[in-house]
Amino acid sequence: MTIVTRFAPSPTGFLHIGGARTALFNWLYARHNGGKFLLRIEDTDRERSTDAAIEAIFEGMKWLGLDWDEEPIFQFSRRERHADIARQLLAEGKAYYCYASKEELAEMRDQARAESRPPAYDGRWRDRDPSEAPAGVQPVVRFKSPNDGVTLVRDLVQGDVTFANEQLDDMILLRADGTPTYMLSVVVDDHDMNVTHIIRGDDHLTNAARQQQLIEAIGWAVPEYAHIPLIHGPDGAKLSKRHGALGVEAYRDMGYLPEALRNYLLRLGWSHGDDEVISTEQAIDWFNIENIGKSAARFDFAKLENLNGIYIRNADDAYLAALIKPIIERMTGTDLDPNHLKLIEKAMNGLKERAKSVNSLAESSLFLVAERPLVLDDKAKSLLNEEACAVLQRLADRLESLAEWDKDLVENAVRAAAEAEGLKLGKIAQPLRAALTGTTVSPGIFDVLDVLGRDQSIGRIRDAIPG
RNA sequence: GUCCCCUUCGUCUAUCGGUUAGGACGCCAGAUUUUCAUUCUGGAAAGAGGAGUUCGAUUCUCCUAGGGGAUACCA
Repeated sequence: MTIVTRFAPSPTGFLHIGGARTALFNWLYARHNGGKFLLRIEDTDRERSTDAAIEAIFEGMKWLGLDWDEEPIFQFSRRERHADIARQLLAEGKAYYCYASKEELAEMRDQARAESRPPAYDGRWRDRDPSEAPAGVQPVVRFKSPNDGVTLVRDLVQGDVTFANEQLDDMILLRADGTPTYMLSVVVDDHDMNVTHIIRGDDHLTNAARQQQLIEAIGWAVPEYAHIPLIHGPDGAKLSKRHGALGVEAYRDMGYLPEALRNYLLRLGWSHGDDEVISTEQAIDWFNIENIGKSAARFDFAKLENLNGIYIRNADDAYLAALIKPIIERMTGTDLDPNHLKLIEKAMNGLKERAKSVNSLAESSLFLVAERPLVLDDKAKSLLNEEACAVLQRLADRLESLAEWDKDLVENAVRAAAEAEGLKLGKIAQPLRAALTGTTVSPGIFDVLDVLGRDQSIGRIRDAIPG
């Protein structure tokens, strides 16, 4: 039997980080087993579902590299099929019409709580004759769930979890307006899509018991369940917008590489011995449900950032250059010409060693494309005092006389200059850096000279010298 | 309130009855270095509490505490 997993977000907002992890686990499990990973948009809440959110989910999945098989299923479009099942249940006496008003429902809840009983619908219409129905009230359809006994959910992550059936009331299958509820829809869709493994957040654990009852009543096979722990914010509380509950596109905008985020998310709640940096191939190869932890994990930006740095350092230069191109263009307000892009690519090796985000990478490469004369920051200005400028003047002359702009020749010239001046290399390198980059932080100074080339290097040095 | 789940360094985790409780991030100190990083070396840092089971519990059981989730005509 082929393994089929699915990710089933409701399009009421962006693809948040918790959803992304759920999607990742489903994707990995399917890929690991050579199965299928399906996408289903749970858009039955017409009020809150938006096209923008659907688009954001697709985009987020693509950005993370989580490709799904087959066309996405839109749950709302299957409402007739869902309702059919409800009607079938009705015909079989496994469901019934309920005419209780919202006020009655609220009353039941309050009373149950007051009496320390589970707050549940009391089943008042369960066995009543339809002829008793009040006039003018559109009924809902409720599932006739077992009153006693227990429901055992055999969860791959949580283990065997038992729920007393009296704890679970008769849930609504069809609303008064005839539309199916989530509980009915998921069960029918997962069945029709041949989903074998349901991997989702453990906030659905109780739902699993209810859904299992429904599945059994219909007579279908119960799928495997794996309820994974939720992600918490740094303070241990549920992830909110304040922490990391941002859309994945927010992480992209903060300069995180999708592969770094994916690695981080994978290690959050799942482990493979002491392995930390895990490639996609390894992840697919190693992923299993057994190694998913049972406790909630806190989101830690510091670790994400560290991983991001590792992935940036190991990334391909051209790939990174292409990534930062639009960022630089946004920063400078002008389009990058091909020569500049080549320059950036050439400098990338030294640049990426120092970056912890794509954004900071873009920022640190700005000096490469800056127009002369450079705008110097304060620290750079203070480095270029009279004495330093005199040194740079002589250095510029020395560089000017170089037969060719060869990296080694340039380095030798600078070192020779330092020696001639009786200065340590640092004493000459820092003012030089200030003149060449306008800042006090950059890749190695010889790399900078090499990448910038003769004209820019000498020009920038001369620009920095007053008069 | 009721039901369910969770609990090892600050954080993510390893350990599947016997370990000096390991690794990673972060932090501290040092080395390398033309800046910043990188890299390297070293360090501080943990079994929530209490009972049991056992020759022996971080590991198994129970209780307590703390945290989380679910309790909708949302998904």
